Amino acid sequence: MSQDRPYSQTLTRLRDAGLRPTRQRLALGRLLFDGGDRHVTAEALHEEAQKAGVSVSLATVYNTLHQFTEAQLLREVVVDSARTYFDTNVSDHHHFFVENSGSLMDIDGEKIAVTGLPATPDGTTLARVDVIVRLQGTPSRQP
Amino acid sequence: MSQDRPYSQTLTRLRDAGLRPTRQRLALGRLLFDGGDRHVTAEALHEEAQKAGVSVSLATVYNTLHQFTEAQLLREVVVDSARTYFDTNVSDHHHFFVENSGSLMDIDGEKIAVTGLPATPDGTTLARVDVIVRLQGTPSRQP
DNA sequence: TTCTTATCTAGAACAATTCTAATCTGTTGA
DNA sequence: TCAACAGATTAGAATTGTTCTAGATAAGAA
Repeated sequence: MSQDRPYSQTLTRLRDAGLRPTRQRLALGRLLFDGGDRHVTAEALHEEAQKAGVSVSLATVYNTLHQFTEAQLLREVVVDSARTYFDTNVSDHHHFFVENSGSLMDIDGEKIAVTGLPATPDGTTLARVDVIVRLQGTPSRQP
Repeated sequence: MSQDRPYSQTLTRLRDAGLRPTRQRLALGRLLFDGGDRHVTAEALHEEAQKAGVSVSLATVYNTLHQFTEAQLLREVVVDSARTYFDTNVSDHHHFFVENSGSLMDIDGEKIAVTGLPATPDGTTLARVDVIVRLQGTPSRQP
């Protein structure tokens, strides 16, 4: 059951992160964390909230996504210069990115190994190693 | 001398790519390809051109960077959701990215090995594997 | 030359994101 | 319980990087 994130846990997570559990944060938190790992854009989450009958402004969605990211509840994924993705999976892992559709998929961090990394340049410290496997979605085939 | 890109070669490269060697393209091409490998943003290249006394509009800089990229004279590097970088090194390689300063450095492609990549998902083909080593620039130390 | 087109340009338009100033709401402590 | 404050939310304006547009210009062919 360790993968489940029970309903009420969103409240606890916000409190632990020092974030006031407001109506909006709770609603967005549930959309994000109930259910499995997700990759969302601000725009998409905003739409999803509307559809779920939760009224939050786009500005709040942006604020919340950034606050969650600071609190390590989310991770930002940079794969596309047009939009920013946020990932609910904050464990060590990498990504497939399908360029034409814009869809993201996780790759387990333990599966991939990156060897031969040079030392970090002087005056810098390593923050993270990102591996992005870029894919071309092939047009639907008829066998 | 195989690393040099003699002055007149820019002309040849444009011709080979099927691009008319206009004044603007030649000027930008020289800024980009004379000298070593470079990472530029549109904005930065535009400024550089102005300073070099070449008058090109920002729109032309964008057009040219994209045309060069299509012609494989440049490569686009996605590391920062705020701006797009273009890399004059089009051979197989990866990047260091210093997050606070926004500077990019090449990592030889032969040095790094990525192992354990899962098979590409159904209906997709592999386009490229990008490794981005994100660094934190440490504030200047006084020893 | 002259003609045909590709190219260039300034500025408008656009999309994603951030900012602003006013309003609202959680929380705290009397 | 309630007042009061700090923090959160909001609509809309502002900003930023990039693309589009329509008219002016220049490269290459005849």
